Order: sequence, then C-alpha cells, then structure tokens
Amino acid sequence: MTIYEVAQRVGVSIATVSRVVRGHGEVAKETRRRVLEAVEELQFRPSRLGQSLAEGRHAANGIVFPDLSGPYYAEVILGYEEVAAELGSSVLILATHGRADPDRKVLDLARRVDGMAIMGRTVSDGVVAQVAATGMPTVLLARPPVGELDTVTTDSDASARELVAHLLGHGYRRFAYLGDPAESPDVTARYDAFRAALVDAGSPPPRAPLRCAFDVPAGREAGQRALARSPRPQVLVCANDEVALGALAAAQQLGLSVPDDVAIVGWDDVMAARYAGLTTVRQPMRALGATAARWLQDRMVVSRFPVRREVLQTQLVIRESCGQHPVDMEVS
Amino acid sequence: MTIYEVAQRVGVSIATVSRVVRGHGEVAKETRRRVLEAVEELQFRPSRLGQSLAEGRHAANGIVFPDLSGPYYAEVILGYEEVAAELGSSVLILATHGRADPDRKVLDLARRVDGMAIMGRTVSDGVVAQVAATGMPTVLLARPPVGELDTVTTDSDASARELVAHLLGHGYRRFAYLGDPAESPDVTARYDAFRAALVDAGSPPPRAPLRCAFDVPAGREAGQRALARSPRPQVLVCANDEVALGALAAAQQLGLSVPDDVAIVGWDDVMAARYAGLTTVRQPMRALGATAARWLQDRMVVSRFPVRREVLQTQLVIRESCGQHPVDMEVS
DNA sequence: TTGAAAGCGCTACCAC
DNA sequence: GTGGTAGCGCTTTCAA
Repeated sequence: MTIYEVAQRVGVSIATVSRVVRGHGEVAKETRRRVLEAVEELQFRPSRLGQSLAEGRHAANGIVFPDLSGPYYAEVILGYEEVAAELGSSVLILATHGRADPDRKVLDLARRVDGMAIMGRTVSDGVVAQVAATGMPTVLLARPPVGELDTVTTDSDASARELVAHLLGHGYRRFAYLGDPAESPDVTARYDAFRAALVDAGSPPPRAPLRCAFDVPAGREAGQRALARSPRPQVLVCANDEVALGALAAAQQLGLSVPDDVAIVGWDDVMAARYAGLTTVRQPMRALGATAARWLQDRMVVSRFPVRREVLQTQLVIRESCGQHPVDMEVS
Repeated sequence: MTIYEVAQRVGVSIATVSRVVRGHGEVAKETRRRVLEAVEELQFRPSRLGQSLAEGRHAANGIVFPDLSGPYYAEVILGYEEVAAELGSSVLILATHGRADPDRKVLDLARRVDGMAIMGRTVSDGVVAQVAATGMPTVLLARPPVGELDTVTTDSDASARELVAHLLGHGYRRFAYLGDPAESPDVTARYDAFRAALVDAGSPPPRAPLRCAFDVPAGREAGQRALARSPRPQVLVCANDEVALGALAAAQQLGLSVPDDVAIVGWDDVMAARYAGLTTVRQPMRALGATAARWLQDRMVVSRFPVRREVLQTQLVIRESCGQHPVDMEVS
C-alpha cells in the first residue's frame, strides 16, 4: 500500500495525496474528501522510511545503557521513554553490557536516530566523541562529561557526606567499601565521595575497595571477604543496593547480626531496599531519564544551545541496617 | 557523508562502493583497498534509511507494554532486547499505559519495525488484528490469543492449584482476592485460576475481587478495605507482588501481624518479595521476552510457519507471609 | 488547486 | 570487475 496506489485510485497525483495526508498545503474540499475516503478504504499509512528519507529525520532517539537488569536502569529508561514519547519520538534501546563490540552497536544505533542518550560505562569516551562529531545531538547520563556534551548526573558528594556523618555519629570507625570503581563511573563517584567525606571529617581514609560486580551474588561474595578481615569492619558501604543485599546475605550466613555486629549501607534505594531495611541513598532515576530526553529535544530543535550540566539531588534514607535508632526515622 | 562522496573520492561508481562496504559481489583487490581507505578517511557509514528503503526492511522490531514501572515489564523487555540484539535487530519500546491514543501509537510503531511483540492489555484485539492483517509478524505476550497469532504466556493454573493447596493446608478458609481482573489479562488468568483451584478443592468460591490498580499504594488501600471486612479474611491473595507489598503495609498499619493475624501472598517474585518474606509465584519474565523475540525472528525468516502457543512454567515460592512453617523452606 | 519532477541514500540487476 | 540505472516511498518546490 503506497501513496501511488492511493493517488491512482482517486485519480490525483501523489503530491495531492501527500498534502491531504499531512494536512499541509491547500486542497479543494471535495478532493480532500475523496482522498481521505481512499486512504480509509485502502488503509493507507505512509511508509516511515520514505517519509524519513524525504524529511531527513528519523523521529526517533535512542538510549544506551550497560544492561537492564537491576531496577536502576529500568527506571531511567522509563523516565526517558515517557518524555520522548510525549515529544513524538520513538525510542530505541540498546544494552551493551557483556556484549561483543559495543562500539559498533552504538555507532549502528546512531544511524537510526536523531539523538541519543548514553549512560554509564557503555562505550569509551572516544566513541562518544565520534558519535557527537557527526553532529548527533547527544546527552550523557550518569557518566563524566566528554567534550562539550550535555551531561546530567546525580549527586554523590552531599549524600556521602551526610551518610558518613551519620555513620560516624553511630560511633563507627572501621569501614569497608564494596564495589569496583573501575566498573562504572557511578561507583567511582560514590567511592571518591565516600572517601573524601571520611577524610574531611578527620578520619583516616578507608582501605582500598573490595572490588565486585554490581549484583547480589557478587555482593555476597565480597561481603564474605570483607567480614573475614581482622579486625572486622564495623560498616560495609556498598556501591549499590544489590551489592548491599548480597552483603546482608553474607552477614546472615556468617551468623552476624545486622546492624548489631555489622552495619550495611547501600546506594540507589531500589524497591527491595525498603523491605530489607537498608539504609541507602535514593536516586532520582526517572528524573535522570526524563531530563536526558528533554535536553535532547532542545538540542534537536535549536541548533546552537549552551552546554548543559546538571547534578540532580539525592536523598539519604535511614533505615535499620546502619544501626539502632531511638525512633523509627522512616516509617511508610 | 553519502556513498556518492565516497565514490567520487575514489573515482569509482557508487555500485562499487556498495559492493565493498557490504562485502558482496566481486571487487578487484586494489579497488577494494582504495574504497576502504576512503571509507575510513571520510568516516562513511551508510544511511540506515537509504539501506532500509532499498532492502525493504527495517532490521528492527518493537515491543509494546503497559508501562515500565514495576520490575516485571522491565525484565521481560530485557529478555526481549537481549535476543533481538543477538539476532541483529534494533529494539523499539513503546509504553501505552496512561497515554492518550494507544492505538495510534501502536500503529505508528508498526511503521518502523519488521515485527512486534505486544504485551498485556495495551491495545484492543481489534488493533492487534489490524496490525497482524498488514502481514506484520506479531507475537502476543502474557495476553489471550487473537486469531492465529503466536502467543506466549505463563502458567497460572498449576501454581494457583499448588498455592491453594498450600493455603488450605495451613487451615485457612476465608480468602480475599486483591486486584482488578479487568485491568490486565494476567490478573484475569490469575484470579480465574485461583477461583477454580479453590472450587476444585471443594471450597466455596471466593468473594468478588477487591479491585485495585497494580502498585503498592493501590495494594495498601485495597488491603485496608479487605481487612476491614467482617469476618476478617485469613488470607489476602494479591494480583501481583506490589499489591501484596501494599497489603503488607496495610496490615502493619492496622497492627496486624503477618502471618499470624493474616496471611498474604503475591505473584511474580520481584526482588523485593524475597526481602519482604512474601510467598509468591515466580514468573520466568526474561524467558517470556526472549521467547517472543525468538519467535518473531522465526516468523520473519520463514514466511509460513505453524501457529505457536506456549505456556511457560511458573514456580510457587513459599516464604513467611503465608504462615508459620516447621523449617525454613527457602533459605538463599 | 493541482501535477510533474527532483531529490533523499542506498541496493541490486543488467550491461559492458 | 565495474558502471549505469531503476527502483524503494515519500516530501516539497516550481509551474501550470
């Protein structure tokens, strides 16, 4: 079903059909009626490819993320899709984690979209720069800036400072950090912020992080390593909630009580964190994605636009896992 | 940067450049070298639009889901993306829930993909049929079949039967069901299965479901309503885990102990369920998405292919919320 | 008010 | 081996 068949059926040119369908240009009332009738009868829908090729735009944009497992990325993507869809863009998603040749895949995605958001440690700065160099509107998410690209991240410093103050207030002095700063820019930022907060508070810097992946099993394994250290750390500060939940399991397995024998804190505030009673730092994940989509739109509409950088606020959420509190500080 | 510029630079025709780039057809070694050199220098990447238009395919497929909030859909999409990417397709996502004109959006998506997966109650059977009628390879996910379309769902009957047997074994006789069968085909299936299992076991059928949306706040509200009934139900059977978590909060708020005063069971086994100690039915969400992607591929490759129907197995997961058990039946 | 036609960027067939 | 060229389906300008 092409525009030609419609035109032929009505006995007009394809230009006229196009005008009617798009609602641009002037068309005689009667002609319009006949065209619309044929469109309806033939169930004509213009080919997106033909349209895009002629218009020179895809009306789509993409988001690249490490992987979708874990509620964190899912939420970001939801926020992104919601805004993008509102703005009339289709959304393409691309997970790179654990996949062969992520660079190629990102470059490939770049050929199907008008703009893209790139999250975390998915591809190298070089590839990001390469994509951006083609003139592709690009925004970076939860990732250090590259060149003059728009970048939206979430705060680690303020909440790390709050967290450390809170933990020191509990009287804790021996900390272990679980997570691999090399794995993700987020972890890097979180670890650095944690370390800086500790040092600024006059404490000795923490030992090197116990490196582990970003999931529950890895957290458990790292938790076991941490808790085997002597003297045993009083607090396990974890790169994200899943690692913290793993650490929780490790403690349980060793017969240690949380928080009496060891305190555990996470990062993100995924749904499970509430039920595990995990003290954590809440991330505005939806807002992260929504912001990226909005900025992308701005860049696609206005050619020259000042570079944007924004650090979204996070919130320390105190629950039971970091120590006994006089009253429940968070109920709901 | 088009194929013309590359051709001109090298002094060959675009046909030759195309041959080299695609790796088809015979090209003299020396010519190939010079073309590749130019491609490299000019950073030429063929336009996806031109390519697709000429090839007559998008090399992309789409998945439509009610919304992305809640870990359930996210996991399905992950499974889908993983397989689709492996198969060389880009993935477009579309959330319909709470959006204006979902039909139009789905039809729109259909113009950009070679195949699509449609989940749950996103669009009417009519629209599904309309999409399928265009020849678009389509598979239905967690949704009743429409016409001759491939459909993959998860089992509700067997696990509902197991669940009911287990609950009856606890001595419970008064059940309340929380969730709105009209909201999603999943809920319909779950409620029907629950009801049938109860009746088959010789119990009286449950009262009508307490209708509520699919999230924690709605679950809490419905939980309050349920627990205010007299006589108070002994078990709240919930449409999904989020509703169950809400019901849990409601019980807590009323000062009721779970499971001593009231038992609560959910459906899905999202991550939070483990930490909330929720008895639930585990869904193979990744497998659901992966299966859809695989079937779609089959349909796109082989034109005529027998209709497929599959019901993936689910697993009853017993935790604390359904009653005291002699020993921990699930540790990890 | 309408039509003809020039692209948009590529693939693949047919000649040479 | 290589080039010419006819599509693929649409938008939009220019004429009529």
